[in-house]
Amino acid sequence: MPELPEVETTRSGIEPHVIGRKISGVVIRQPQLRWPVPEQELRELEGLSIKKVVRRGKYILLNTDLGSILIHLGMSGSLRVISDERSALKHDHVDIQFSHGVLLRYTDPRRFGAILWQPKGQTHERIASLGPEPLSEQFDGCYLHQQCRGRSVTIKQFIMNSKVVVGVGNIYANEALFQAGIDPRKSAGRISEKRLVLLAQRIKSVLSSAIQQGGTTLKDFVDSDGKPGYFQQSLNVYGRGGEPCLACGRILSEVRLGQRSTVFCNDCQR
DNA sequence: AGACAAGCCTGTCCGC
DNA sequence: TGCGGACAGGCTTGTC
Repeated sequence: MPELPEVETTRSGIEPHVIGRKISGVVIRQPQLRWPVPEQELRELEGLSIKKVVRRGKYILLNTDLGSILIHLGMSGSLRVISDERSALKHDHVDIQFSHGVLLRYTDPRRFGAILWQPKGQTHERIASLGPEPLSEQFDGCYLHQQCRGRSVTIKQFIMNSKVVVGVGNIYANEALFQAGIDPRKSAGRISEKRLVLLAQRIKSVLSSAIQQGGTTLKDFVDSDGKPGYFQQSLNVYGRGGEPCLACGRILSEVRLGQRSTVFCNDCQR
C-alpha cells in the first residue's frame, strides 16, 4: 500500500530511466481504473519526451510538452521500469513504451489507482484541491494549529484529510500520533498549539525517515517485484493492537475512526 | 464462506 | 435557504 514515502521512492526510482526519453507508444489493456484511462490523450504523446518526473501528494507526474500524465497508485498499484522482454500479467494494465527499449508498466490488482491527463498550463482538479506537502516549510505547527481551529473531527481523521495536508495515510497517521503522544480520538480543535507543533514535527520525521528506509530497501525495486519491506521494522503501533506498547508495556488499544483501524496507547497518548 | 484492508472521492444529512 | 462539516458508502481483489 503505497503511502507518500513509497510514492516518492517510486518517483526517484523511475526518474533516471525515463527522463529525456521519447515515448514510442502506449498500451492500455485495462482502461477501467478508478476513472477511465484517457486513452486518446495518451496515444497522442507518441514522439514526445519526458521532461520531468515530479510528485505532488501521492501523485506522480510525468511532464511532457503537451501536459502531464498523472499517476496515482491507489493502495495496490505499482509502477516499474521493465527493460527486458516480459509478458504482461493479469493486472498489468498500462505500459508506456520508450524508444530506447524500456517501458514503464503500471500494475494495480484492485484498480483503486488512476491515470489522468493534465493539459499543459492547467492544474487537474484532483491536484488543485490538495493541501500543502508535509515536508514543505508551509506545513508546520502554526499552520496545523490554524487549520484545526473549530474543527470537531478527530485529530487522526483531520491529518489524514488531503485538503489539510497530503500524503498522511493510515499507517503514518497512527505512528505520528503515537510519537507525538496525542490520543487519536481527540477533537482537532481541542489540542494546544504546543502539541500541534510537536505533531507537525513528528509527521515530518516519520515520513522522511520512511523515505530514507524506502530508498535503501527498495533501491533495486525497479527489477524486483517492488513490494515494500521497509516499514514493518520501525512501526510502533500500526498493526499491533492487543500487543504491548513498546514504550510502557501497556496493551495497545484498537478502535475504528472514520472506518479506519486506529491503534494507540492509552497511557502514552492523551 | 465471508470479513477485512487500503485511498479517497462522492453523496447525504445535519446544524448553524 | 444556503453552506460547510461530518460521516457513511462505494469501488476492487487478495488474504486471512
